[in-house]
Amino acid sequence: MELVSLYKCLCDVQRLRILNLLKEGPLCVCHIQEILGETQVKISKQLQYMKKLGIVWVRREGVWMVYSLPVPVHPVLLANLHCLQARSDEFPCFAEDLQTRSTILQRYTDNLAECPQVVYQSATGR
Amino acid sequence: MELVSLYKCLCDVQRLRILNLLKEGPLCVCHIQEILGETQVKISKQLQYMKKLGIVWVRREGVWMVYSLPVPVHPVLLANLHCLQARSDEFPCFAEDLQTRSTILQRYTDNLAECPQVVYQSATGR
DNA sequence: TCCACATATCCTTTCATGTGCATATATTAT
DNA sequence: ATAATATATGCACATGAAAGGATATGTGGA
Repeated sequence: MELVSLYKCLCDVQRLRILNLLKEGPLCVCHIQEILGETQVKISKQLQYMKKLGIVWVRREGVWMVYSLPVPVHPVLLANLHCLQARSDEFPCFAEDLQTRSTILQRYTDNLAECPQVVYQSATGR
Repeated sequence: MELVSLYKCLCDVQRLRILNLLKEGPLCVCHIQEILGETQVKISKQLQYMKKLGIVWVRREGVWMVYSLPVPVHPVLLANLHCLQARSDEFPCFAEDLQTRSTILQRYTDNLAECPQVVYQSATGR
């Protein structure tokens, strides 16, 4: 992956928030959408943008498209994602997003009936 | 400094090359221009761009404008500048620029008469 | 004061990027 | 086959950044 392309990707707060989420594990589009409180189109386009660059991977699980960081993560990307957490004063949303993510995942853990949890399990082993 | 602004700054190879140079020490505009082989306008604009964001500092020495990295360097910027050197396979110009920089500084060391070396000495102590 | 040099800024054009709406595709259940 | 859900894409528009040429500003020397 070209370095400048990676930096261009990091220029958008929405994309940063998505990457910050994926750093914790795979997520399907609708959950990213819910956490960020954005429209489906916007999220989908950002994901396509990153997919084309190889910055995220995608895998289908039924109707869900599950996005994740590639293995291994590009070292420069990883380094910058670490920086994000360290600078939570500038972007409180990064920590809040992770909080919301936990809540959502917990919701599915509690209600297996309508749960796509297998999606995340099979993806991460968590 | 805002993080996204920093990433926008890093999106341009010319700016990356300039930052890579400044990482080694202050430089005046004409030398940056010579090393990168670019027009004066282009270099000057890139420098103004970064100056406005606080990514570089500037100090006048006679007719020369000497640019440098701020003290202390923004941690995220510093981390990424380290990455640049590590990825010299993608951008050979980064190492070449440093080579050219050394040559130019040596040229002034050998010919003190027309030498603005005091500029660099007073700026860094090197 | 006038000139030469180094550097910065103005203005215009061009090009890339983000956004919204409508719509298309793919999968599952009925 | 059809409907419903999740997701992706095409098109049009607005916005912002990059580039080039010309010109302005500031400094030191004659």
